[in-house]
Amino acid sequence: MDSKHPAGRLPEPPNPIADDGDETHFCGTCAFSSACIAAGYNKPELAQLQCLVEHVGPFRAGEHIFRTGDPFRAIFAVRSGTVKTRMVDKEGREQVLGFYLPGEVIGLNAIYPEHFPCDAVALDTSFFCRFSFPAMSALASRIPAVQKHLFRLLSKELGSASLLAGDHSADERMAAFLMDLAGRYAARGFSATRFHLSMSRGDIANYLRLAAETVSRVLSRFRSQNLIRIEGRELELLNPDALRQLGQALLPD
Amino acid sequence: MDSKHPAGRLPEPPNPIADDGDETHFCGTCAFSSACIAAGYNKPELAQLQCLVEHVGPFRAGEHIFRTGDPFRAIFAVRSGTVKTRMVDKEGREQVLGFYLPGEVIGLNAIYPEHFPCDAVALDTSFFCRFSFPAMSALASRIPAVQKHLFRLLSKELGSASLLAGDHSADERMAAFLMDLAGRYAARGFSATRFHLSMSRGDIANYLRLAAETVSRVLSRFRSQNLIRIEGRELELLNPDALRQLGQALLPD
DNA sequence: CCGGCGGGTTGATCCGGATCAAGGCGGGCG
DNA sequence: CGCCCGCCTTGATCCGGATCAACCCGCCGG
Repeated sequence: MDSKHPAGRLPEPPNPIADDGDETHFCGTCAFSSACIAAGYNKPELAQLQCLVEHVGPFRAGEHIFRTGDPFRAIFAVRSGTVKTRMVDKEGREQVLGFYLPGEVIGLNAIYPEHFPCDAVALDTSFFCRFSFPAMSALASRIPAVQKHLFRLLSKELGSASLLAGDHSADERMAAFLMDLAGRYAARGFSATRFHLSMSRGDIANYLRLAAETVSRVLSRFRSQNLIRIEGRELELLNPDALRQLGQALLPD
Repeated sequence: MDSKHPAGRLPEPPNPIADDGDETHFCGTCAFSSACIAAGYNKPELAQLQCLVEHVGPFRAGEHIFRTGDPFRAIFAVRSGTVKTRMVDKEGREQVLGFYLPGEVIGLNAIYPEHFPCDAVALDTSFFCRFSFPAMSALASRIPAVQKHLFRLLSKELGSASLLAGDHSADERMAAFLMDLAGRYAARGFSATRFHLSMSRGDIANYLRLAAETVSRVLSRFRSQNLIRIEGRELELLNPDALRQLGQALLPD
């Protein structure tokens, strides 16, 4: 299940995606890019970066990257695929905390408790960069740019957590959700108007605190209003401006 | 309004609380305690700590500690009093993001955007320790314990932000809110069963995504069930176990 | 002294979205 | 092939909490 992986990056064992020739482009769009560049690309600290980062994967849909209660040792940057984080209370009810796209980082909320407070589950076949946190901290102490980068990552996640605060209508929440995804895809160099929803309607509903039926209805209504085109999980935003307008109370700025 | 304050701490100008003889006890319970201790109490880096931290206040109820859009230069630890943070959207609707008690830290969500993304408003007469963030970062680079402490603070706040995610009944949310406050007061050395609610019913309602009337009704019901005693804003928890039970779906563990 | 006002409580009514129910579609497997 | 199962959609009904409304209380200013 949790596939172990040789640490070095030189031979790069059977790994169809992590190695598909777009390495530099990926690193250029990853949330860690400036940290990696500061740490490794110029100076001869490259060697340390290599023992710091480890490529792991693949994880297939439904597999856990980490589980609630696992001891915290590393954070993960998504290289490809999609992840949901979720908490499960003792009655077995699930609460989806967030979705993470390529270039984004999971595990930051485990620093304080020193154990992961939630599960991370792959929604797609996914690959990751695994950053040993002790090594990362040590590096941050010596390279201010890395430290600054970590602070910013943490702070950024704080900001997005307060996005879904507030009581808003189902339409507002759905519109904001779609525009948020669009913005995040755009930030990583993907299309902002056509993308695949890796998560089920049920996951979206849970994340937005709605019923799955409501998600379905709202999407149908958006379609009938020509705001979107949607077939299964393939989505096209036909009127991003109108959607942004709808979700403005939830969106940054 | 935003009272300027001489930076040194030697003469300590008219400032009835920051200087009331309980300095060491306060610092012992503050969220920064280990950072301050690591930074200053042993080594002769005390001098740097002094230029790092500045006592500010008083702010009276309704005054702003910072405002949305202010450039980010410092974070603040509450010395005494209570603060709410809130966002106001362009239609003028307020969203309360959190309440901060003595010993807790505000402003962390401003690191990434480099401008405060929300207002901080005093609910009581309040005093603060103001920590220059550039100085703090520099110190963190040299003292790993300080860096670790900052990472933990950020990560902790991430965890509490996901507390109010999830859709739960008004009763669950209110019970969890009261037990959360109780736990935080206890962590700072105050009574966990009797305390003052510095915020209005409207602020509580807004924070919990309820109507003020609902908050009032739920509190009345809790009183009639002998879960609490409440007169105005003075609160006593008569049956903390039952309240914890009620709010368990929202509470850590 | 009075009047206004913000905050709090309580009752009556309404509505958005949850829940219940039924059926469609597609993919994996015996 | 045919069945089952997970996911999705759509319709009907129900309910928790929002909203509207009335009133109380304490405080402040004139």
